[in-house]
Amino acid sequence: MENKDSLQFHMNMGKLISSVHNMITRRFVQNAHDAGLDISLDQWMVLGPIHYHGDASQKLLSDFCFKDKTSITRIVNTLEKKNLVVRVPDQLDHRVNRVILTNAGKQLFNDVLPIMNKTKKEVSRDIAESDIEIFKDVLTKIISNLENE
Amino acid sequence: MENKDSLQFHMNMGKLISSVHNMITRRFVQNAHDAGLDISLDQWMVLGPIHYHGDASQKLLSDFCFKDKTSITRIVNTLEKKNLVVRVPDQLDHRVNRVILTNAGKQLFNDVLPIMNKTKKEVSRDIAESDIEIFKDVLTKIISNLENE
DNA sequence: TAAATAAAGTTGAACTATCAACTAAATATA
DNA sequence: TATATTTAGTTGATAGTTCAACTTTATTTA
Repeated sequence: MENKDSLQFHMNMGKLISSVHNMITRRFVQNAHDAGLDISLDQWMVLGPIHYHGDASQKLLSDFCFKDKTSITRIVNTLEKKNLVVRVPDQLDHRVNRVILTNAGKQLFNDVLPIMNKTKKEVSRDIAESDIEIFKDVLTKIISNLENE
Repeated sequence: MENKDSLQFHMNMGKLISSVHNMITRRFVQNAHDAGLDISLDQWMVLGPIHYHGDASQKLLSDFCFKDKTSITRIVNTLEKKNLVVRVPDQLDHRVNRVILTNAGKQLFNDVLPIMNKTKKEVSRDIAESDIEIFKDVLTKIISNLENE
């Protein structure tokens, strides 16, 4: 392969983000697996807002995770199959499912938290805190650039 | 949905990157589609190094794109089905496929370049050039943090 | 109120990602 | 040289993404 400079030179932003996304996903799942936990990054992303809000409609999960509603349907299917969440039909709006954590789901959430932190440490090793802040600001700005329409 | 501050506060880095990755992918495909071009971001990522090197083994594509060799196999399958590339067995090392662009592939590559630039502009709108540089440096650093082992 | 529209969620199809198991060819080692 | 190991690539299985088409229930609007 090319040397690093030439590599970076030819890496546009989309490719960089895509590569980093893949690598973080892989590392997170690997770390979880090494700790005896079976969870994907996408499942974790969905579990978060449910834990935070107590329950969550699939619409809220879709907005919060910036994922298509179809993706949410399938991820919730998987989580339900693993007995980590259940769908409860909303009493007021019969179109809505409220997704809530089972006890196993709550347990897993707490077990995975330290794995997330470990992964975060590995990812941001030797990167200045101030650069991380700028990095997150840029990501947030990109989201707002692409969000509407 | 929550207000933006609360949203950002609760977004960890993995979720941010995953969201941005999804949104850029979506926008790129949408821009290409609006221009009458049928290509995914992953196909584009693979086309790049082939164009740059003239030809490329799947191993090189895998290293260059930080994608699993299985992913490369399937993306090249799709590209071949669309008559954008062909696999040519290497004469010296019979394990290797050399992937080369067809004329249609070269044509598409040139057609998509301006779409890539348009998307890049939309993504980085109103973000300081200096912050973009730091952003790309951090991405590159993360890659090297996760690359080995 | 009746009809039109919008919103929440599901399903099917095509594509991508990852893992594990596999084939075939090249290189290392005994 | 014969055997073992490594490397390049494929296949099958499971999960996630996106699009389009669909169902069901709410909300608008005429």
